[in-house]
Amino acid sequence: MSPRRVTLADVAKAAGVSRTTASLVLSGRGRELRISQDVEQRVLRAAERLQYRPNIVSVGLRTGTSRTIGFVSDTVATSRLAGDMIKGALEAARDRGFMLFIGETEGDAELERLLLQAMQDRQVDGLILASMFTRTIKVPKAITAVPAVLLNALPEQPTPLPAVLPDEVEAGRTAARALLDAGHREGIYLIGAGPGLRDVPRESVAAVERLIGIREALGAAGVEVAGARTCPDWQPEHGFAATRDLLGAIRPRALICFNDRIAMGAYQALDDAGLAVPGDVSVVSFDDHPIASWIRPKLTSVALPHDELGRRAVDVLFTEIGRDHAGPDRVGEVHRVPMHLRSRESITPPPGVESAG
Amino acid sequence: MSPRRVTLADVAKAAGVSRTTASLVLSGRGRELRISQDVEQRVLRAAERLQYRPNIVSVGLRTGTSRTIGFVSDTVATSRLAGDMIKGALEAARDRGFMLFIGETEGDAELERLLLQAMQDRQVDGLILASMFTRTIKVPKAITAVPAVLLNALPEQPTPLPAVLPDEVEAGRTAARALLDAGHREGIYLIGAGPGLRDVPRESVAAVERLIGIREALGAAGVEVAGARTCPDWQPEHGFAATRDLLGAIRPRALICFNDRIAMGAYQALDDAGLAVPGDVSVVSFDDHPIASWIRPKLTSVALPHDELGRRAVDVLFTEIGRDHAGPDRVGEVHRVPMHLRSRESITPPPGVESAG
DNA sequence: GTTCGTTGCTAAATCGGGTTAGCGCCCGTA
DNA sequence: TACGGGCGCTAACCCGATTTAGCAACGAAC
Repeated sequence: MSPRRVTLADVAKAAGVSRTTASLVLSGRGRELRISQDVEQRVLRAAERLQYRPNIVSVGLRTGTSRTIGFVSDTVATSRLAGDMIKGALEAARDRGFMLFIGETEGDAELERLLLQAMQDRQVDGLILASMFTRTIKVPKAITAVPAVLLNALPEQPTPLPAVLPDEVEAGRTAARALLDAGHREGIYLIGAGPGLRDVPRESVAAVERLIGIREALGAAGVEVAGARTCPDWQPEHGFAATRDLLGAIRPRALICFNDRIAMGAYQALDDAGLAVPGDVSVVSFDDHPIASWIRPKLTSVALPHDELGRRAVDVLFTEIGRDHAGPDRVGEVHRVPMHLRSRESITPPPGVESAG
Repeated sequence: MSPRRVTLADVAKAAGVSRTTASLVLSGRGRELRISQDVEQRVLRAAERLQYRPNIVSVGLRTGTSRTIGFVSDTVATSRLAGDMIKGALEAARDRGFMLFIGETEGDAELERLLLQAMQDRQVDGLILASMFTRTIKVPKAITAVPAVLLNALPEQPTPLPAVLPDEVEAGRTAARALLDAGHREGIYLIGAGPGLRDVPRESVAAVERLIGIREALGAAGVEVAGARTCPDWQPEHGFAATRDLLGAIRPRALICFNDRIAMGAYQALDDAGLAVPGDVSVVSFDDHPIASWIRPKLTSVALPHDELGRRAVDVLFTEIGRDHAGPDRVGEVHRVPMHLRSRESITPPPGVESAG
């Protein structure tokens, strides 16, 4: 297909100078090293004419860098979150002239080891270890020579690696306040986790933290959680089952669903029970999954800042790369990215309460 | 963080031999070149002890390869399709010891040019140009020295590049047959495109091809499309509007929705009109988006083979890489990946017809 | 006329592997 | 003792760019 790549030697030859001179001119150091105008022009023109582009691999060999970072996640595809996180990371990396290697471990530790090695063999300048749902992970020992950042994950053991996560506690407060602001004081039920801090899906950091935030904000207003139903997995069918079960016993005024898929199931159960959203029951949720604006009435949700998480991970990674040598005793900082309320149509004041603040 | 990478020279030194000898042993050519057992063992043990791993960058410099392919798409995040396509590509690449660079152009030609250059500067062995919805694209001139494959896209002008796409025409036939097999003969309406081949969203290959397949399969059974409503964009709200409009005029027996998001809107409009799915109206759709199994009744849909598309693109790319030199006049083959019906709960025989097929 | 300084450029080493060509030693044979 | 040949290993070069050290030519100063 191609007549070989143009190299620095080609440019030098075409300009009638040595490789050294060509290199100096092209790296902009020609002036300070007193290369004559004439030679400078000849080199620049030759490079232009031949469409010369430096071979990054070669530079990488010398400098040990590759202008590349590795993004390793447990799953790329599972949720839309993944794509948006990658998108944010991609943009932040691009701004710095870096490319992204993508790798997927599927939760397999051996695969993860191989992948991390393959990336380090390719001289990546840094690694992002991402999880697709917020949880605690074992930091693999295979990371040896390279700065790294945890994304959407906390280390099981203390490590010097920084972590970037959504601010789930504040998100919990935000969801609770959305109901409080509308005037709700009673009949607030949780679907997905709670009411106790132990009533959460295994490994889920998000569940615990959201719950803490919810209870804190309600408590500060002197409001009690009226009750809760847990879901083994945060899927629509479990949200449906949990809500149907709840409606068999009582009639809530408001639901805080732990994510949008659960909320979708809750909508279905409320519909079956002849209850209208938000007329009879207000609903607030988390994640701001696309379906939040597809279901009717459109769902008010506290958005996961997907892009921003990816972007921040790259930013933090770069400060990490800039840092000389991490003291071995350093404990990684935890960076929290705010989650914002997307107000839509699923919350109204309870009957008999005028629209509040 | 690290005490420098272990190089071949370190291993050679530790084993008390030359770099050449160490290289021969480690590349398995020691036997044929009569390296003694003793030396072989010394080298292998030193490599093991020092945890030696060859630096791929260095090899790449010599051979001009990088065991890396570039995956450039217009959008990574928009749909779940993206993630799954990448996942399939990732797996196929991993099987061959290759890594994937990911890049996103956001439809910006200049960004695309820069990205392709950045990837070629990093010596990628091949490129995948992906589109997130099936359409025709301009093949950028920036691809010069590297084998490439189009994924989910057709070239506007004939090119030597092969393309990998879902078999949308057959998918159209499959959707139509699903209704025919249930006994439907009348009152079949289309939502999203049609009835004419020009009544499609701009640039959408999928729309045209699905329509062709639908009309062909219905026609073969002597059945006419009863009518259609187009949607400017295939989103739930447009599906809702189009269906509501249709229901204002007539009462359909079956709907073929052009994708699942449209079908979701159609469900809402049918519900508003007091029509039950599938009791009053059967619905079949395309894509098999996650929501297809979240909405009630669960939606029968012809699945886009996301993973398989990504995998096939990598496979085709490798045969392309293996090919010596593409004749300049060669026209790229088009590979079609089958789309399969996911039968769920949204189709029943029309009133008065016993279960057929 | 020697020494020093400046100017303008280049040879050679470097990064980490792979590869080609060939060196030194030992053994057998004449 | 001299020569030929196989054995076991290594020196040296290559890939493409950067960088260090230094060379040649010329002018000025003593």
